[in-house]
Amino acid sequence: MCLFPGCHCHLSVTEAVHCSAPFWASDWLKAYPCEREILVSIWRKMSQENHYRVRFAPSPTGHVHLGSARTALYDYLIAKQTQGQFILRIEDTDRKRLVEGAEEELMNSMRWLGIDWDEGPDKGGPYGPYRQSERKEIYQKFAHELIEKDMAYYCFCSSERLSKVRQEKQKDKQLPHYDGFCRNLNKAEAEERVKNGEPHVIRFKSPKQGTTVVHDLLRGDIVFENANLDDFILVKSDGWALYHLAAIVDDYLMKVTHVIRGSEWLPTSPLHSLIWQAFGWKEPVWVHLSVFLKPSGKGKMSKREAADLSNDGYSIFIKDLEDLGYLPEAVINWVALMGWSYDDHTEFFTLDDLVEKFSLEKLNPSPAAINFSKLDYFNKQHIKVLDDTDLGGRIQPFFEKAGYNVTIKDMEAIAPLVRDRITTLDDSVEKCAFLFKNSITHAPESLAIEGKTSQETHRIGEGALNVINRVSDWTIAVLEEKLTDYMNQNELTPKEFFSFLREAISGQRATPPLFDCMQVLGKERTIQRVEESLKLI
RNA sequence: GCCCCCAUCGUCUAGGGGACCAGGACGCAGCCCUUUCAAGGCUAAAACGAGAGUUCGAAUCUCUCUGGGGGCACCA
Repeated sequence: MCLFPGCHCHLSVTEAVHCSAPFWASDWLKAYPCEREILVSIWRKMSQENHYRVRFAPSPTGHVHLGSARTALYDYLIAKQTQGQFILRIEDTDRKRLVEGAEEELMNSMRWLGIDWDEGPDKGGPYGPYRQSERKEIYQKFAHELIEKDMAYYCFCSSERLSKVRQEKQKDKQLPHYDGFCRNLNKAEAEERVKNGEPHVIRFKSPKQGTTVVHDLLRGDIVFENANLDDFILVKSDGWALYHLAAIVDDYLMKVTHVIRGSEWLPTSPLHSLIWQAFGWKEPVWVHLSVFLKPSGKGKMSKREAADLSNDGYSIFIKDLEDLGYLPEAVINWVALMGWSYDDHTEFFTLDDLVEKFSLEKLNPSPAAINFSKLDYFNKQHIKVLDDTDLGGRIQPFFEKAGYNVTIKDMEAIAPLVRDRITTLDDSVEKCAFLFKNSITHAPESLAIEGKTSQETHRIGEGALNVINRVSDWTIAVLEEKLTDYMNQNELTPKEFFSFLREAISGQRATPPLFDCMQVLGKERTIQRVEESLKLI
């Protein structure tokens, strides 16, 4: 039944909201609740005609970093929003660069972020296999089709000759491109040489005149002079297809409608466009995302700088962010807003919010510097909205990793104490470990009350111990009441007295609120710690 | 060197000819609150890269320059 006052239509809200309504639709819904049935039927129709099929196609050569995570996120969002499919495809045609375990870590990082795929190497799907290493013959077949059409050719040049050509061209300040030595070889002759087992590659026959126009969703038409295009290699001498061929054949066969990728692909996009055209296929929508710059805004993150980052407790790798105590919700929120915005003030988004509100049109094409202090901020924001059980469950592994034997009950008890005080989950250990230690130590001079002699301090401590001993109802409110009374009787300020007690029970200057800590610590251990402290005075 | 992309506070951004002496957020500084640490509230400082043009009017459109970035492999 409708939730809008005065509206008598019969659609449920979830039905309306989950019908892949575009981001503006929810506003319409608010404005015209009675028109909902009509609106919903329009959205249904639109989304049925417009299921986006998108793919995330990483090569398993290392950790998943922020840039890939963002691409995958946008892919996921647009697929969910249009009730389309998000495809995970592994681009592992370069057998030399494979990294053991990278594919598994990649999937784990994606799952941790909550970005799940509909089709992929582990799940299968109607257009598999989804690992390029299992599709070698497919690329061969399509490469030969291009040779048939005279849009590609065999090239027998050795890499030695190639690098010589390149050097000479560079010396003459020319484009360091292939000189076309094999471009016009007699086809029958070339076939013969291939049959005889002569090493060869297959090159694309790029046009030499005219221009190629690539339409990018964010940048409009981009014009390239064909004279600047190289005869790119499509198939290597080992028979494996290169990205340029493999990705395009796969995108076509997998019916990909939108290609979202980094702007480092912009320079080769005319080549890709030409290959689509050579086959006579209709190109997908091209969306080239801006690159991420290092925090200073000066250039892309280098390997060296990525390593240096970890000294500051940051990282551009998803796996590290998890270990550092960041929430996937925060990483998603943060990364989504690097290059995309919803309006001029909304910044807090859950994954579901993003599915509803994301739109490719609002993407920003300019490069963005990575800002880790904003990640810290988002992490705090997302920690704030976690309930005790959730937060407790998330901090438990960090206590265990630090060697504390804690239960989920312990963690739920301290969840409210750390919620507003931690930036990353592992901060909770530093803040609250004293509650779980068997014994604590004090710096000798720290157990003092300013302006009091040690005899006086000891007397005040004894008195406090008596008060604590007499507390039968061990709650925050009672502790506060009794101890505040005692403080007033002794004409002490809160600062003087509570700092002393804080030090006595924790061995620290700064802790979560005193009475909360005592409450979690329990009566017995509180008394024990105060007694031990008194011995030191 | 050549090709391509980009250009609003330190950073992420809103803005798409008049509503802009430019709005929000992070960070920074100050104040309030306060038993510590936080959290929260309030306030401040902080930007349209430069020059031409179009226009009654330009952050917004055009051009040039400058700056920044990306790419030029039998990597992806």
